[in-house]
Parts: sequence; C-alpha cells; structure tokens
Amino acid sequence: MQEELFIYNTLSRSKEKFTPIHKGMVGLYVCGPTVYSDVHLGNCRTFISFDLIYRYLLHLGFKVRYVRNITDAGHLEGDRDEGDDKFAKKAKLEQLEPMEIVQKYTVGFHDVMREFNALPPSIEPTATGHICEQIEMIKSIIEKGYAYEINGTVYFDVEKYNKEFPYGQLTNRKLEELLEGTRELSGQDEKRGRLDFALWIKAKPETLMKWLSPWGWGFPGWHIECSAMSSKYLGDTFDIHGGGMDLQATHHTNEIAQSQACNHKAPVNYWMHTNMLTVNGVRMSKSAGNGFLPGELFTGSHPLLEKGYQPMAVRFFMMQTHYRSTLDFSNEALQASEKGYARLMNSIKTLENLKTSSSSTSNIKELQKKCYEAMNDDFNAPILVANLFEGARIINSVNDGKETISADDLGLLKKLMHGFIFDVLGLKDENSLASNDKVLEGVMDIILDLRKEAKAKKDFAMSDKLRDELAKNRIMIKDTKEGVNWSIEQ
RNA sequence: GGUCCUGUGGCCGAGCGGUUAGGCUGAGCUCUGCAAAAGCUCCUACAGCGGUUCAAAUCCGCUCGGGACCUCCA
Repeated sequence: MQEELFIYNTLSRSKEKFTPIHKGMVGLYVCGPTVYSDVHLGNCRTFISFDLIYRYLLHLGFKVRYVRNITDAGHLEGDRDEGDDKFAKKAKLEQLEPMEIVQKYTVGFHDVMREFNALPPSIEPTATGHICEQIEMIKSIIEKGYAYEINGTVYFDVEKYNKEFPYGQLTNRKLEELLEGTRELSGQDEKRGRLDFALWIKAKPETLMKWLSPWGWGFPGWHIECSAMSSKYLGDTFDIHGGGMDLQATHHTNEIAQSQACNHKAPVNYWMHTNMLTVNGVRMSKSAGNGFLPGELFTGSHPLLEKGYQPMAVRFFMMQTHYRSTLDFSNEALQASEKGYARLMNSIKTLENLKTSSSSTSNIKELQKKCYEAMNDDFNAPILVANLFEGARIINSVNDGKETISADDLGLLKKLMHGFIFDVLGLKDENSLASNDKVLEGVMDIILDLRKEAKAKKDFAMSDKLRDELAKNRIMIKDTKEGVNWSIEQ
C-alpha cells in the first residue's frame, strides 16, 4: 500500500512527489507555540493539521523524527528589535518570573494537545535550552559575511544575502518589491538595511531574560531559534518544515536565509503551510480579540458559542476541511460535524457485531484504495472522511441485512475503519467510557428488563416512561432487531 | 499601494477540463405499539459577463464580492 505520496510544496507552489532524503525516514520540523499566553483554537488547528500529517506518515511506515519547538524566549512584541520580549512583558503583568510564564503556558499547551488527542512530537526543544547553538550559528553567519554587529546587537544583512541567494522565494517576491512595502528607517534605527532583522539583541539593564554572548549580554532573535534547533536535530537539510501560513512571509523566509547563509545549502526540501481558522470570515488571532480558548470551546463558555463541544467533535470538524483551506468557524458547522462524528462512531460499534456471508456486495478493496489515494494526494482528509462515510453506509446496510460481507472483507473493513479513523485521523470514541462502568451496566440491564416486561404486557405508558426518563438523564435507548442498545449522549 | 488566495446547492465543505464528493438540514418511504436509530429515494449547485475548447464549476480575460500577507501572531 506504499503508493506515492504527493505533498504541496510552498517553494514550487505545486504538488510534488515526496522523496525523503533517507529512504524510509522523514525529518519533520514544525514551528511550535510562543508560550506567553493560552493557545487559542486557531493555533490548535495548525498543530492538529500537522498531527494528521505526522500520523499518516507513521501509518505509511515511515520512521519520523518530528521536532516541534517551544518558543520561550526572544519573541519580541513588535519589529523594533529592542525592548523586552513577550515573556518578560507578560511576567511583569502577572508579577511572575518569565520562566513561570513559560512553564504555565507550556503545561497548558500540552494539556490542550492531549485533549485533542495529538501525539507528542519526538523532540520538543526549547529556545532557552539552545542558546549555545544559536550563538554558534550567529557566529558562523557573521564569519561568512552575512551579518554585522552594531552596539551589541547582530543584524542579518538581507541585501548582501540577496546578491547571492534569492531572498523572497517562499512568497515569490523580489527584494525590490519588499523594500517598497517597508517603511523608512527611523532615525534611531541602527541597522543598515530596512529589511535587516536581528539575530541577537542587546539586553537593556531592565531585561529579565538574557545570556552572555560574544556581543555582550542579550537574547536571540526569534528566527534564529528555529534555524538552530531544526539543524541540530534534523541536519542542515531536512525533509519537511511546516507552520502556519502567517509565518511564511517573514519567519520562514528568514529561516531559509539564515541557514543558507550559514551552510550554503537549502535547509528544507518541502515547505508546508497550513491555513488559518477564521471566525465570521476574519482570522482568529490574539490581536483581533476574536479568539476563544479550547477550554471555552469544550464548556461553551464564550459569547460566540451556543454550547460546549467535545474535543473529538472539534477535531473531526477540522478533518473535514483541507489543511490548506481557511476554515470558518460557526456553531452550525460544528453541530453538523458533531452529528456526523456520532454517526461514524456508531458504525464502528456496529462493525464489531457484523455477520459475515460467503460473498460481499461491496468492494472493500476499492474503498481502501480510495482512502489511500485521498491521503496520498497532499493529505486530503475531507475526501478520506467522505470515503469513511461510505464505509459506514456499508456497515449499516450489512447490519440491516440489505448487503452482505465476506469474512475476509470484514477483516479488511475493520482494519481500514480503525486504521484511518483512530490512527490517521486521530479520533477516539469519547462516549464509550460509560460502557466500562460495570455498575451502570448492571443497573441498565435491570431497567431494560423491566421495560421489556412492560412492553410484553403492552404497558406502553410504562415502557415509554422508562425511555423518556432515561433520556432526561442523557441515556438514549435504541430498539433494534437484535435487542436494545443504549448510550450516553454528550 | 504591493504580493497572493478566494467566491460551489438551505448551511459547512471536496473537486479544478468530460465521471455520484461527503456531512448536516428538509421531504417521502421501509422497519416499528409509538418514537429513536438505521437504510433507501428526492431537493442536482458552482458570483456575473465574455473568450478558448467537441466539452468548463474546473483554463484565459474583465467586472463585482470576501480574505490573507507586506508590522507580533499557528
């Protein structure tokens, strides 16, 4: 089943056949969160998208080294290349040590990722843990002539770099165009070129997070962190680098420049960018104030939310849109996903008790092929989901006796449904918790037995009362040919 | 202002030159004591105007809407 995998590469703006540098292995780097505040749902979408990609690569049998960093230093508020970073600012606000801020939001981030059933990366390096590597890299860039120091701050010389390498390749832009769009250097600016960005920033007396470097006390620029950490764990050139689309123009463009200047080779073969989550057509972001936190989403405690939504329903909602498309959030869409997800999960339960026949009326192999084709075409999860619903239809039809399935095909169908739904899409059945509760099961057996007796005596008032009262307690009863099923509605 | 993306049925969302996307909603039918669940059927759309082509939602041009990036953001 090792069909060819195609990945949309931002560098070429087209889908390319994926060929890893080392056969059977993939080096994957994704820009992680800056942990100075809670992650909102928009942030989560990127990490969930890459979780899908990571899971599918694993599913195909690749040995994947997935590196996702934690930015815990050096990320400045603006482009001033001066002042405190986000952590110090927040620390002052909350009257905490910067590293308390980092710890608090890192833990929060991990909690959220666990709720969304995202696999942890193989390595999760922190920027503060790799200051030496960053300093070494900056030294190397200076030695090669692409950076200069002024007053304890080191800048990357974009114009010099651009003479030898293309600077704006990721966004398909020329330096001259970029310069036009940039504002004039203000009087206090010490850097030479308008596009030059800081690799190392001199600490002010009040700066809280600072390290000693060859250029004095200071802290690293944001872009150098990812370059240093990715090359440390994945090599000077690795397979896939991902992140949100908002990082493409600046952060990733600068990463390429730094690595290229340092090693004289392209750092990444495939650049992947995930699209944004929008609310009412506008991008969800901290500054726009339209972001809500995963916690608020789960409980429904936000003015934009009509109710709370289970993490898996939200994850499924995201899986129904391609990672390169914007995803617009709405209660209506989320509720639609919630129902579709429940239907898919019910079919999985039904799958366990399916009766086999000597032959099959549906082509399961063909269905399997379609699932792989969808995912091999740049991780097209929406099409995969459509095919899985076809699988659900087959399951229900067989269960109804309207279709048949052979033992071999049933095995294949189980493998397919479980593999794609749980391993690849990373979903899990949240409602099955109750079925493990032996006490509840015993009580339910008694109630259902009473109802059965009432029905036998045609005491429908009683049987309906039992059903309605249980429903009030979120326990739903379904009468089927084989007997009575019950489940807890969320 | 510059760079780029985008406009699909009641809603969400795939497709991107010829073939059913899929989910949700709504209607009908089957099953059923009644429901629910499930299955089947129906509601067949591609912003507008031109052009290319045997053939366009899909390619090209224009017009009108949305949005992103160019300044921190996944």
